[in-house]
Amino acid sequence: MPPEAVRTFFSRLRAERPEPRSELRYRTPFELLVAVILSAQATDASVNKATETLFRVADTPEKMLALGEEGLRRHIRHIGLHNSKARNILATCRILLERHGGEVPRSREALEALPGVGRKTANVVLNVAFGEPTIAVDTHIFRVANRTGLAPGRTPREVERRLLEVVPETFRRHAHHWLILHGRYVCTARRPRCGACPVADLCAWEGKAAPG
DNA sequence: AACTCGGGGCA
DNA sequence: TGCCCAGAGTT
Repeated sequence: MPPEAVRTFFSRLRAERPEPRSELRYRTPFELLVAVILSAQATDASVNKATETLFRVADTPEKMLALGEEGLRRHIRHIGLHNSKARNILATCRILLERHGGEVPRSREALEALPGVGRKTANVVLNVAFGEPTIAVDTHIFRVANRTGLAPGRTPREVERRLLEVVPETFRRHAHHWLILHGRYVCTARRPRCGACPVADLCAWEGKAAPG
């Protein structure tokens, strides 16, 4: 997609959803980190419900460890993959205390070394908590980037690399948020709402004229 | 690259 | 009822 079209693309996405990022609800990097670990393959509504009560009880690594695996599972039982997530969160808390003074580390390498934290989660924390212009490629962004022709790639890493090349600096910080919301509400996996899409005229998807 | 974890949402 | 979801770890 030509640079001028890319600029128009993000201008329209920003106008479509100007509200602040949902991650800003979290008060500390630690709360954000735990919430993003929980959000893997889960809906944000189920994560919001769990963290609302969980963080009233345990908003630090120390309190989370004091809660214990059983106590933690009680809060996140309604979230998918909760067994491994409970285990990973507590293991991460131990590492935060042992190696990072109880704080969330600011480097990608240290973040990705935490149990339950992969590239996507690390990118979200780096962007939202520490203000770095990363783009976290999840399934939504992977689909939108490929379908529209904005930044096509065979793997998430390739899509991320091409997004970092193509997204103008002024849109970089919030690009992943707009792309995710667009993928969730408009450019959906099953039946994309191309009739309501603000960037349909810039989109390369051949099926965009399909009925429905 | 393929497989597993997993309850909830949605058609 | 069947399929997908704001992924990560293991093999």
